[in-house]
Amino acid sequence: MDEVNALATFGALSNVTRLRILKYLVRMGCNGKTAGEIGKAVEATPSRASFHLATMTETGLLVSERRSREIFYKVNFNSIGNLVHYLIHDCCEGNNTVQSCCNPKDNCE
Amino acid sequence: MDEVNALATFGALSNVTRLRILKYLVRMGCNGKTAGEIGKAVEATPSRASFHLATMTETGLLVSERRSREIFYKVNFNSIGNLVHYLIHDCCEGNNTVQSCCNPKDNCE
DNA sequence: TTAACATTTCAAGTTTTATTGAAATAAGGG
DNA sequence: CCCTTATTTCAATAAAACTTGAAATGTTAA
Repeated sequence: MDEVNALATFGALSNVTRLRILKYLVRMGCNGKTAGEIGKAVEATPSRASFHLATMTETGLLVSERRSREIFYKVNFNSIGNLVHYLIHDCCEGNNTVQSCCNPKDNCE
Repeated sequence: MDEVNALATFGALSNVTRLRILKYLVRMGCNGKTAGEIGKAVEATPSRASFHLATMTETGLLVSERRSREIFYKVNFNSIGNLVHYLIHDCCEGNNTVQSCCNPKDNCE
């Protein structure tokens, strides 16, 4: 993941509707859910859901697939993994880990 | 970390100036750097640097300390750890890990 | 106590992002 | 075909975030 994609992905996660879409789709599993179902679940109008789903798909956070009249969206877990990796390695130079709660090695507190 | 703080922290990381401030401060180590030095490093005017530093401090990403006339900022690694934890556990329900590149357990690809 | 330095605050303007509702596109079934 | 359903696109508006430069605040030293 490069800086441009990281910025876009952080931006995608910084909106409450989009964060809830992510959580909903994580729960809904690997078949994904239709744009309509997602919109209802997060209480967004169709055009608003579509707008946010497009944003998330552009960044790579979601993938979409048309099945007949409906478009199914699901989480791209690799994208989240890449973001976590970017944060820990590219931003923090490995100065942290999930387990150690990100304390720098030299422990300068 | 709760949803409100997560959203604010993702927002803080979604701006290129702030992301570069984070990277710079990670490199600069545990004593931190002054607002002025940070501003120069990321090519931001004093007021602009101050604005972004305030945003990052509010979310908990940075901590600040005045030493005489200068204010030193440094990274709060716990905040980054908490964000990573939120993303993996609260958003993704442990369906991913950094190592496995965030593939769901049931492997539905 | 005046001057200099470091930083923040504020108001104004600009840019970006989000919302809304209507119209357009896409697909399937009678 | 026409009609219904599903979704997106678009234009207009609203809201939020960012930038700028000037003024204010806090701190130190002469």
